[in-house]
Amino acid sequence: MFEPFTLKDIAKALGLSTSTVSRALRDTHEISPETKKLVLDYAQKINYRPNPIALSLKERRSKSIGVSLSEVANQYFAQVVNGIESIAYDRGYHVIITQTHEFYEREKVNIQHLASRSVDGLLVSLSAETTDTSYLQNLHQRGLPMVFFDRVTDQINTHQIIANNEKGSFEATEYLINQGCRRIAHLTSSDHLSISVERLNGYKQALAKHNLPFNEAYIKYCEHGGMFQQETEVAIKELMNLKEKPDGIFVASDRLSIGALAVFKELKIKVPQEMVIAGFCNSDVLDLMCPTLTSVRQPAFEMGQIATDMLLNLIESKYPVHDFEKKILDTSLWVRNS
Amino acid sequence: MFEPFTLKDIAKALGLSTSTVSRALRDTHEISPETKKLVLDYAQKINYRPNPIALSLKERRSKSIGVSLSEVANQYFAQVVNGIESIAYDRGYHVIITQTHEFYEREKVNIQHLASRSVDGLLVSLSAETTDTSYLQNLHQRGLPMVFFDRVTDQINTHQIIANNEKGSFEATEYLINQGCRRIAHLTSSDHLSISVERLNGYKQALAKHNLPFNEAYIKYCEHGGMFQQETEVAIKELMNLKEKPDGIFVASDRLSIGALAVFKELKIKVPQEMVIAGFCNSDVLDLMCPTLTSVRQPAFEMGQIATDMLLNLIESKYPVHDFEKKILDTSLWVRNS
DNA sequence: AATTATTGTGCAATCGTTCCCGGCACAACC
DNA sequence: GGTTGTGCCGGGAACGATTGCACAATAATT
Repeated sequence: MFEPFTLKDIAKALGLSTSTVSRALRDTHEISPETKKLVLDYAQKINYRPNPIALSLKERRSKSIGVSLSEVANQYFAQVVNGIESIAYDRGYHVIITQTHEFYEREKVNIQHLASRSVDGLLVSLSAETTDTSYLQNLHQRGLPMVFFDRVTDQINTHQIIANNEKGSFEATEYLINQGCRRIAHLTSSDHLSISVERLNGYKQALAKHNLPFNEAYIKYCEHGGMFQQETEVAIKELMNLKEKPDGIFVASDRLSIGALAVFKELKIKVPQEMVIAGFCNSDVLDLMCPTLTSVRQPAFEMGQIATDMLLNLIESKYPVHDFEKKILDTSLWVRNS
Repeated sequence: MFEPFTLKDIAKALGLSTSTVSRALRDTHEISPETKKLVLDYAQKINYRPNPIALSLKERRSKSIGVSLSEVANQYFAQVVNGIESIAYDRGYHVIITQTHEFYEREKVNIQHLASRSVDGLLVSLSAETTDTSYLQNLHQRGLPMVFFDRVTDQINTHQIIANNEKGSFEATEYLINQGCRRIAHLTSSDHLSISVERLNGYKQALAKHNLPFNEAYIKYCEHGGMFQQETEVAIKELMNLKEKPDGIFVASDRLSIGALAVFKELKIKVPQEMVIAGFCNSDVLDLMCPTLTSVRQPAFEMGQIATDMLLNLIESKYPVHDFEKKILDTSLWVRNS
């Protein structure tokens, strides 16, 4: 059995009380230098570490934060996680990552598990399936600090951090227009996600600016964000079966971009000759391998950092916070059409 | 403040003792049906959840396992994590993922943090930098269950699960030979990783079988597994500056494959006309985008599942386990040379 | 020399839960 | 009627760490 050393072990070994040992290890000025040295040396020798669980119980906080996101295999989220860890780590917090794989049920179970006292706060990016956030509202009402990133909700009054999805989408769509595309489709995730709404808006604005008609038939939603390749396949095939086939497509995420490229390949549709693609994408690999995909890059690492900083400030705030912020970070357009 | 309900709250509300409430919620046969119903109903009403931290302290286990790997942005590891979660989740365990980014110091800090009583066991894939495993040996000696996967060490006597790296490498190298390559280079991670040794062996065996000479100059190690693109760049450029340039290259990992492709692109070396590539790769994207990369696929998801199953069995075993297993799973060769 | 500070240390309560032990009723037995 | 049994419940210790309070011994003060 794995039994780490405790204060009691040290106390017994040195013939002291646990309180003396405890104080020797921190208070320092209440304890005689000799005793202090004795304790510190011994603790060093046996490599003593305070039991974080006992501390959590006592302090009523766990010094850990929970993260809920769709999947770490997604480059965007992997980069966000790195940002989260970089800050949490520095400030002495553990990070517990949970994946929803875009399922509402999974998200709910994960978050409730995290919340039942094992984390001090939550970083949440909603799943594609989620429409009911009442369980989150419940936790928030009861005082669990949370910050939303990427896929946010206005039903809960707290900090939010997102990319400038409208502007990013506008630029990507305008790029397609400038490339000569006139029938631009939009492949996106489920329609109740905040990012989908915002990205659709940017797309519409670009069309409007250039006097192009908005065609509902060109908008294709994937309820599970392309988690099932079949979703993407059906969507693309429907687009390609239209009388007026699109000549460009604005894709709303990493996963959908990958999925769409796969379908175009299968259909032997040449990119970018027959179809120009632009989309949100943070994948280095895709970027490297596909020189024809103009991409909207989100500052993922930075988003993770800022979200974590906001959350930890909420957690460590001595007074209840009522003033919440919605932070919007600019994207950048990486034009690739060689 | 976020203050979940406790047993005491229920006891006070119903005029009972905490012990009675506790028993009503589990023991069940020592408590009268009426009291039981009363308690259960009330607990349901306020959505009571036992405090996992208090439980952990009492039970001296946390029902969570720690994972140490290089980075989740790597598709192989992302798939392993999914496998780990699928099993841990079913058996009621939390999963805490930590990333080393191939740094020894980071690995050590992460694992010691996990070990200081907050996890019941460890799943470890060593970082590229790690040579000294004494801190792990220390934990293992003191009884912390651990299972190694992918990058293992024989210095600690416990379960291991790996892919059949030798066979996979042999097949990939032989594939290159069959494609007509005669000067086959090998780009790999740091030389002290178990996978590097095994993969080099498979490579050598294939050369030997086909009576090709082994040339030390064709072997290039990247001490940080290609975490810094510069490593890969230097390695490839050195290879291409040799008098007898290689005509094929066997690459040992996802990240190195991506890195290498980027360098070949930069150098305007055509793949596969001037350079045939084969390598270990679990990236769907790379696979999709690069139709010329023949890849050795590892059963990553399954590896995660098996490792977790082994670990949980160790953790839950009533008797000390001395009989350890080294499980080797077959890889599969995905030939792509269109 | 007696009183008051000062210093160093131990006791005990606390966090939320479980579980051993013991106690109170009431019924059944000799 | 006294003993034993049984069903139901409360008291209290334990898990490991921190911390207010008490108290001893020594030093400083009048």
